[in-house]
Amino acid sequence: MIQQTLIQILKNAVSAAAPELGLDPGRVPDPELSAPSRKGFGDWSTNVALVVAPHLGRPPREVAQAIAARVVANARPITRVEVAGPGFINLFLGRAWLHDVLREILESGIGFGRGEPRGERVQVEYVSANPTGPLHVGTARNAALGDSLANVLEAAGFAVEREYYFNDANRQVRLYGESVDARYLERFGRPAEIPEGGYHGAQVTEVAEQIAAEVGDSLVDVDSGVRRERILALAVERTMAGIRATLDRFGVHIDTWRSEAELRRSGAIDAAVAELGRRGYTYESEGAVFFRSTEFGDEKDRVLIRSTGEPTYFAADCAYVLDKAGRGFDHLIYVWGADHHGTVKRVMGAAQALGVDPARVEILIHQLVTLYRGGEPVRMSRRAGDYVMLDELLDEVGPDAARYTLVSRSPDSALDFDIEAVARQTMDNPVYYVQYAHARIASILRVAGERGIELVPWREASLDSLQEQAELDLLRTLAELPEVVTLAAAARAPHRLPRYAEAVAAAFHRFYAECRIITEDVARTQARLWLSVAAKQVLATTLEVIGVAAPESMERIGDGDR
RNA sequence: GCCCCCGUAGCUCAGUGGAUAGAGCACAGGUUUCCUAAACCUGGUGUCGCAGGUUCGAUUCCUGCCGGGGGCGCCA
Repeated sequence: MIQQTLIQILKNAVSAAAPELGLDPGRVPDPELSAPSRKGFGDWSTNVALVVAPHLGRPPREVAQAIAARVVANARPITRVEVAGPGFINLFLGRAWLHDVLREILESGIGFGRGEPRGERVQVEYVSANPTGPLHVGTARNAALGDSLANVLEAAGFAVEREYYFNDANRQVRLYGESVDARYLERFGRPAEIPEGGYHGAQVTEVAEQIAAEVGDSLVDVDSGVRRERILALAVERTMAGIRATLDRFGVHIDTWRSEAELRRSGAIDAAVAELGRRGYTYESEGAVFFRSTEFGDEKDRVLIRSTGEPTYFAADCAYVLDKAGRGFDHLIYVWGADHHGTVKRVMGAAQALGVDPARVEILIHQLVTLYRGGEPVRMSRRAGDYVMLDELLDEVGPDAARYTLVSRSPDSALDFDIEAVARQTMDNPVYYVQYAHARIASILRVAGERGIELVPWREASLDSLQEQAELDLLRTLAELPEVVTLAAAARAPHRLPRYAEAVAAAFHRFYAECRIITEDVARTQARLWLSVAAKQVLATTLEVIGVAAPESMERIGDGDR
């Protein structure tokens, strides 16, 4: 890749200039390359002189001059070097490097932009909604962010495992089970009541109906304790199946499912609590067992075992972090909504207390989503079971628009999601702009085929004939995919991909408007078709990471969607 | 009260300590005998919330304040 070549050249130049500058040759930093913010600043630039100058006590421009002088001497792809501004070194390249980028893209195929396997394993844990009802929109951002993060890490060369953890053995889910139980009994004309604090939503009735359809009235007359256990198990199973189906629609495919019940059954929870005790991080008070989370910056110590003997969710969290750590991942990434930020300190503390290297554990917090419809906030009441389900959202706006919108914003920003605006198939929706570019290319390639134009192998095509500004700009944009992926992965910032996708789409549309692709000029047609193929592939890769479809064709507005 | 996030163009938002801070939308005008006009081109606006500090250099890092959102239970 050109970047590596340039960095090496710069590094050599800095080393060569080191004696003159009084720079310790052992302390030559790796120069960083950046794409200049404006034209006229060359094809690539570096601030290495600005970084080094303070240590030398010399004016940055002088340092830059010294380095730049060495660059000219030994560089082949570079046609011109310039020192500019406070001390930037701008590199001007011959256009050939862009044609080489095109060759690289075509050579690498779908591998372009994807980093070499780096032998590091990452677990990303997300969604993790408890089986007390179907997924609602509150979870949607978590699912979209977590999944795209997993995708981008994978693209950057990490070995990624997607995990979903759920609490199916605690008080809340038991209440849910009892609510379903009540509906089940009612279904067969038995008197029953939803317990206090239970669930009243229509979904509860639905699950009860499903269970009734499956087992009939066979459970009505069995012992209530046994019945509740059976109903609870069936309800969890049913609910999780529903969640899985919704995630599937949303393009989220989980590799591993971990549950609190498993942790309990295996004794992992007791073991974790005992381990904390052995390490001196617990104490008893008023019949409950507490974890000394204040030693890790938490506001107060947290209960592990209630005075009733029941472990808390937090106790399960402790077992779970040990469980994760024991599976050999280099990075454990939790994706949580801002409503959980209060638990960060205690979980990080527990990890540390249990001997898990805190550097391996990352908790990525995203801000919450406020739902609007036509500018009006959509009020949701949890108690009445009155919230918008993810399935309904997908029915209304479609999975692609939903995912694209949710991934587009930085996790740190609260997100206003207006159902009407997102459902609208207009330019309010960059997702269609990007998908259209992909579909447009597919269409062009189809037309070329229909007209009997066969693509010659790209090695035989005169790619160097691409010299129009729009062609060069598009190539330049395509060349950025690898660093976009690398940076997005490193910063855990998948929202950079939609931005990039828009830039690629824009560059292609401009190229399309300015350069007719299929013409009488056979050689030029071949070159432009190959450029289009490369653009299509970069778009497809980017869209895949975002988690939306790359359509081969799109119908006109008003002719229905996708 | 304590904790977290945000405050950048009329709106929605980008912006790994660097050069003259960027996109889209909205608004106005223009472009199609031709590969998808869901497109393209041309128009312009910023006390980067305020005040200090660190730095050769701050929208970016630190502190305080103001404004908005969210979280703080032997609930999840």
